[in-house]
Amino acid sequence: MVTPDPAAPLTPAAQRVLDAASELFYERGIHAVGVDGIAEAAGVTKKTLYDRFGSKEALVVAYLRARDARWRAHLLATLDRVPSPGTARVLAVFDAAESWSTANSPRGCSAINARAESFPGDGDAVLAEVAAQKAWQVGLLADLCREAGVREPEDTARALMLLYEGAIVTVGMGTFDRPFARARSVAAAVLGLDDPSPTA
Amino acid sequence: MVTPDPAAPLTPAAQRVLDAASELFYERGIHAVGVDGIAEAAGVTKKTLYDRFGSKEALVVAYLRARDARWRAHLLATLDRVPSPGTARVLAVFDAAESWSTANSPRGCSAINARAESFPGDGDAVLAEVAAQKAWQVGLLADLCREAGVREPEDTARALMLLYEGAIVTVGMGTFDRPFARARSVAAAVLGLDDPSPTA
DNA sequence: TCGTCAGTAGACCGACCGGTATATCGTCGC
DNA sequence: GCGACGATATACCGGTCGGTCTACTGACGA
Repeated sequence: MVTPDPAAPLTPAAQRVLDAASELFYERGIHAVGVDGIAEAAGVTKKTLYDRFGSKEALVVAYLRARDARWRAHLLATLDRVPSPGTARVLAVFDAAESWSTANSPRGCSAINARAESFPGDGDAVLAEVAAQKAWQVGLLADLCREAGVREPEDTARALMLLYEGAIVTVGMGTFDRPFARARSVAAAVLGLDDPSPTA
Repeated sequence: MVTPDPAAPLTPAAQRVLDAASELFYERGIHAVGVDGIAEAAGVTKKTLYDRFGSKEALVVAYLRARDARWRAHLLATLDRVPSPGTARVLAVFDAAESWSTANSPRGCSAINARAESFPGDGDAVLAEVAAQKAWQVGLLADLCREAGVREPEDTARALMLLYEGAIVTVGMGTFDRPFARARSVAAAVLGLDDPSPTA
């Protein structure tokens, strides 16, 4: 009870807490949001919040996991619509990222943002979670490169990861418009394609 | 006195405050650091801190400006060593970024990190400062591209900016090693060069 | 010599922080 | 009928937050 099972299905109140926390953490940052505010936004008492999640840090990790799960579902659904062997599936990652960021991520990547306000000794669980998410992402790119028969898939995946990370940060910073479209065309060049420019 | 002149030279105590704040803000994030801790680390009372900077937010802006000024000085010094017309000067930005990040930036870009914990309505001055820094950076890349006779310098600068931002974020996240070396070789390809690979 | 200014020392403010406590209630399943 | 459970309400904890205040010291310049 001090550390509730993170794999257990969420009670209705716990779900409301997680939803409220997700929105507040993403919009304002983690340190700027207090547990009192989360509880109030969820229409729940602090007692319930602590009964369900155990600590603020555990709630932060739950937020990061839930958000990443949504992104992966969106990404995998996009990939499912692209026939299996080929570089088009690699580029589809950038299409998925663009539609995702337009709809859900005006402030960039929750993992990157969370990492920006965590440091070793305070927030170790958060650091571990964001590292795992980024490792998964670069691993997926490598898998897609291998599947497409790209030479040096690991190296290429890292190059693509730079473009992906740069684009999502640029979304958050607002440095210029439609960074994922641009990232996609550079990615196509990296893969040795003539820019197929599938996005408008 | 309520709002000290930001252009005035810093008194010795103010400099110590800024130095202490810079280290703490960068290492732990802005919200996680209190003014009491900064004053203590600087060997200064809170009174002095507020006399010199007026508010925590103003101190944050001063921190971002000072750090960016150091980066620009490092970058411009690096560029001074590369003969004037040519794509080598564009790529030198990545060399400068790699040496800078190795020495000063294990946690990535202070502007990106600051942006991650700011939101409109609280931290507007911070948001304005980080936007200005990123605009300057992409503008410099465009200038270097123009100078080198690159076609479509604005578009190319944005592609390079994606690589630059992706690399500095990857430094902070620790996703893989030496992201700037990889970014540089992709940048060379973007510029239409055979990878000259000037970094070891 | 008299201000002015940088600085120290330290008390104080209300608000908020993450987290815990006790006690009560309704709805289930056994 | 009774306990387990989800949830409520409310009060409380020590500590920290950003920020202000009065009072004093020391140095430099007109």
